[in-house]
Amino acid sequence: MHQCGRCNKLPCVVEKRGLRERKKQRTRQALIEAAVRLFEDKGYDHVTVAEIADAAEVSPRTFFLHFQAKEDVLLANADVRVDLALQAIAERRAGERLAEVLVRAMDQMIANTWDSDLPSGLAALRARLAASVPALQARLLQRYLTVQAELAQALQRAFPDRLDTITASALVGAMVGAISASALTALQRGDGPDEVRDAMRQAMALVAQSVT
Amino acid sequence: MHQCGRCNKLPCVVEKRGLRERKKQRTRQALIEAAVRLFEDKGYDHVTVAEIADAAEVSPRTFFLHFQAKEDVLLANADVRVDLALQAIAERRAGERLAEVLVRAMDQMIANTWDSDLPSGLAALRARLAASVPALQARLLQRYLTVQAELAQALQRAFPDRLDTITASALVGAMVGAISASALTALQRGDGPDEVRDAMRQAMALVAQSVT
DNA sequence: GTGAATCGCTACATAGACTGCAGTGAAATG
DNA sequence: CATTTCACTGCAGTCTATGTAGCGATTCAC
Repeated sequence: MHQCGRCNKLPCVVEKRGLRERKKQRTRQALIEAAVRLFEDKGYDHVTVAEIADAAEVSPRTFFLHFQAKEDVLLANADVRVDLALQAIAERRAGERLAEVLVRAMDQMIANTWDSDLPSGLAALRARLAASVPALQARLLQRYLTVQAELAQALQRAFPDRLDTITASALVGAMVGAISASALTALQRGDGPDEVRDAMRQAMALVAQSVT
Repeated sequence: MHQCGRCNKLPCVVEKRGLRERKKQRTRQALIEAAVRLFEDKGYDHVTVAEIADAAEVSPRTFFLHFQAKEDVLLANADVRVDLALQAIAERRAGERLAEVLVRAMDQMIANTWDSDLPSGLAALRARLAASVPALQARLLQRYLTVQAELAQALQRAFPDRLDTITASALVGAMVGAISASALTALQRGDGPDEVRDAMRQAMALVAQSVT
């Protein structure tokens, strides 16, 4: 397996290692696009995995060879963002303060979300659905949790003498929690993309204060 | 429906409003106890709802008349804690500062968790399972999210001139996020109950700094 | 009290997410 | 060309969760 997005360092370039691999990516993309289109048309709950597979012209069984669960088709490219943040932490510049590193990492993720998923409308759809579909919300939160653990670990490695394990996770948890909560509030208030992003930045700044 | 725990004000007393109601509570309790016992024996994933219902000597259908989902049988009495925290915020004493109110509310919840669920062993089991079973983790986080919204709203009402909607949710999100993350880290590290509680308090104090 | 309404529970049927298994055929390997 | 790999298929099966109809014990109204 070992798909892109998770491979060791930089965001992988195109890398088409063979016809078979390319075909696999094509069906994966077809599944994602079919799912997004159907979700927009009929709503998340009223779309079955069988329908998605049908629209992508593959067997229903194939869907679950690409995604662990129905929800995951919407969180497909999230891993890239995590790598960005981890990289941002690992690349701590000389003399950079704790708060600065953390802010830079979070800013990376926020910015990347807007750059990569906004044009396709994926970010908007995902945000809308995550705010309204409980199953998706749960899965998204779960993802955040594992991401938090990775970020906390990286942060502690970057500041080994300053942070213990608990403080590191508390710090990252506060950041992610504040940003998610404010984003969700803004979304449910009906804010547009720019306002949502501003809300996230505002939350980030608030927490950053506590790390002086 | 309108079960206890959510009724308007104080933590409901015993209140046995009739034979029918008492019978209902008995089956509910039977389901919870059967579930806890089975989970301890065989592990969450290896216990089916049908088994739980069987052990409680009710129909499988009945389980879902008492709990929305399999996970909810473990989060049965969580609502009471929310009311405590909301009450703590609403009862803001004259001249009490923002940080103090928030800390008091969170402390309420942490303390109540240890006081009410520990004796029954439920807290320990739930903590252990929440740290290891993804489905349960997700459901728990989701609960926290709706709680956050309520807390944020209450907080904003208590400090209308000091907080806007976004800041309030960011603040509460940071608190809950930090406490959850540190608790989970401590749990997964194998810490005992007291150490977990200390980790939660430490996280709380960290975030409280940012509200000066 | 007695009939009527309520409601917790049951049995049955069904949808839909997800998994294990035994293939098949095309692509990679050498 | 022979062999191996592997994405994909089809199918049977498990489990969560829900809709429906009906039974029977409590509760209510008169």
